[in-house]
Amino acid sequence: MKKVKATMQDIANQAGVSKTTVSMVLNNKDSSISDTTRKKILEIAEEMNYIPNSIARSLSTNKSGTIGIMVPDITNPFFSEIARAIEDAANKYDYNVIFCNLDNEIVKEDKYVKLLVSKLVDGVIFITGGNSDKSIDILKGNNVPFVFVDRYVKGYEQYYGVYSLNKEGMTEGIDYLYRNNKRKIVFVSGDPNLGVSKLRYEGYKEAMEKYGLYNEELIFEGDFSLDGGKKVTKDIIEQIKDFDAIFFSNDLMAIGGMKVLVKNGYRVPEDVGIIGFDNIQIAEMMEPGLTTIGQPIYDMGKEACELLIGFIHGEDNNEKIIRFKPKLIVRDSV
Amino acid sequence: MKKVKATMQDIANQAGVSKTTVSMVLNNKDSSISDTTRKKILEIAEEMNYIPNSIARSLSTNKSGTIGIMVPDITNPFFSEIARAIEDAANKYDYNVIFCNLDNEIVKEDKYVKLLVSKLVDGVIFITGGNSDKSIDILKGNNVPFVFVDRYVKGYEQYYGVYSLNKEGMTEGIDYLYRNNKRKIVFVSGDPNLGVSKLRYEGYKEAMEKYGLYNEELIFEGDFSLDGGKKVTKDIIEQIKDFDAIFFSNDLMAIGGMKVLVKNGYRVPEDVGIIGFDNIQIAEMMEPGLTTIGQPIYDMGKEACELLIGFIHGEDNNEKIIRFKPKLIVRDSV
DNA sequence: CTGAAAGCGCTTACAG
DNA sequence: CTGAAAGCGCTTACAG
Repeated sequence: MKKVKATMQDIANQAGVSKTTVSMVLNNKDSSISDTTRKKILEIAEEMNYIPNSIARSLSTNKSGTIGIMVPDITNPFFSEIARAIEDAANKYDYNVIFCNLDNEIVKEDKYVKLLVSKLVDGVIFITGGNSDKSIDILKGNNVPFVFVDRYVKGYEQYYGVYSLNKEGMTEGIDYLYRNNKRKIVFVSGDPNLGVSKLRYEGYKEAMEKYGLYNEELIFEGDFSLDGGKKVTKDIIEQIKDFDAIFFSNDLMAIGGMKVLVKNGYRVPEDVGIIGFDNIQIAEMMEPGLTTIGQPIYDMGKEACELLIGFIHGEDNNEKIIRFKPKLIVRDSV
Repeated sequence: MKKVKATMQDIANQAGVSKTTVSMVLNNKDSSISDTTRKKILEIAEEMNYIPNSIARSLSTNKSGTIGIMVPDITNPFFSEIARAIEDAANKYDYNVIFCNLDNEIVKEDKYVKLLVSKLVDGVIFITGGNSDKSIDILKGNNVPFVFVDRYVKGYEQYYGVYSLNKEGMTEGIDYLYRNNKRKIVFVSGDPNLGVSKLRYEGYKEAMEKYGLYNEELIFEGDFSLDGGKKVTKDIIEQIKDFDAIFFSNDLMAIGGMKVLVKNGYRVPEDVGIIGFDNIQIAEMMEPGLTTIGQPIYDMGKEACELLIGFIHGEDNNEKIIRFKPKLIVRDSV
């Protein structure tokens, strides 16, 4: 009882024309087709609930109308917010998006990249910052365009990408902390293999040195997650007794850290001021509200997608690199 | 300077065999192929960095190896956690997933469904609970399998799906509140068009009646978001002065609500106890930690995906409906 | 204004 | 053990 999907041929038969003609009117390349023919075809297509087989279309055009996005973990609000923005923009141009969770595992990345080129994706967006050289070679070898978001990939700093001005963000944060009489400012770096981590660290260092406050013992390292934040904060309160603020490299860590702090009797912000980075939606909901260096997350995703699509369409006149200026969002945690 | 992608024909030429043979060995249907031939083909494929064109494959097999997931908004942690689980499971079986943000807009749903069938997705997972009749008709008309997660769709309660035992969860929550001497328990329902909302409401009502505590004036309505929670909570504190607990239909609303409460001088849990529903990751990080009715979110997504894939593979012996029992997670908000 | 034909890169039933 | 051929459903250059 399988209802077979209608094809252009079916429509053509019904209408008494060739499938060439059907194809032309259904794709609006019908400047030369007579109105009666066009109308008839459109009616029949409608009536048959015709849905084009875009796989067949892809095979002949070599375009799939889908893009891939590589994220460490869609569960991380920063990435889901970017993914959302990308999907919105993609949808606007009638693209679909396939998402891939990498968990920073190179084997997954490798597998996914191949899957994506095998599916003829028209482009891919990397929000990973890892060691993607091999993936990138594969993409290049198969002529699939890609752009980076948020996280630099070593050796590709000049490639298509959208980023934040990380250093500027850090100095804004440190300045603010300084103005609030914080002097012993611990810094929690993210994964040291990531370009962003290095940049944020450098921003911290320069700003602290400006005030003559830099001290290596104040530097810690965690991974960009709730658990990473918890773990590193436990280390901090064990190892140094004397600090009055912590600058976390992202909000998730800051949130995890705040929890550990209050559990251990610290008052935020009275005993210790907290700053995060990103301004994910939930930051505002914390108690106290998390002060943070806000990135325009949605816009970054959106721009990345539009950059990619422009690239796909061969618009070579665009800016290749877009940089956003992060902005201090003052709430109650310092 | 376009490097052309290698095809099976290229390999065949190089190896001096037919592409039939190449196809067979590359797909492990090579029981009958001689070892030397197989080895040669494999070597050449490797050397050419051959990546199969799965679009071409799809066109002849009528399978795409991708599934679609429909969510209201990937930015909502509940959905991103489910999406993550689905993607993990899909990946295990070598499927990709395309995600679609519906925002409860029927036009988006309509557009996406067509896009998905046009791309020959092998199945779709709905986490929407809306009025999807039209979409479902399209899917059925094109023989694409689908399963529901978390949210019932009217008229399809007996269809493939994975759900929570919502009523049981509610009574567990009410019992707990009662044991903690809460008597004036406000209930915040979600979108009334959703099956889950109705079920949670009914669970609340029955449990409250059991204690002789039910009172219509305690019922409010919001949408399942941070903002929904804030807005409804403002209404609550304006309209009723006398309440000692609020049971929110999901965590996001509860989190938004807690923020409003503390801003207005209420102490949680001393003045008002709060319970949420879902147990999203962030619930634990709140201050106070959010007590909630936990759903096994990850497992629900995973099971849904496996159900779908089993369905796709024609395994008809499986359970069609899976129900999980939610569990009270006690933290500090009541 | 319209159509025949080739082609996209696979899979698969069949023949030998 | 291997291959020729048809077919999947489109697009598109070309012819008329």
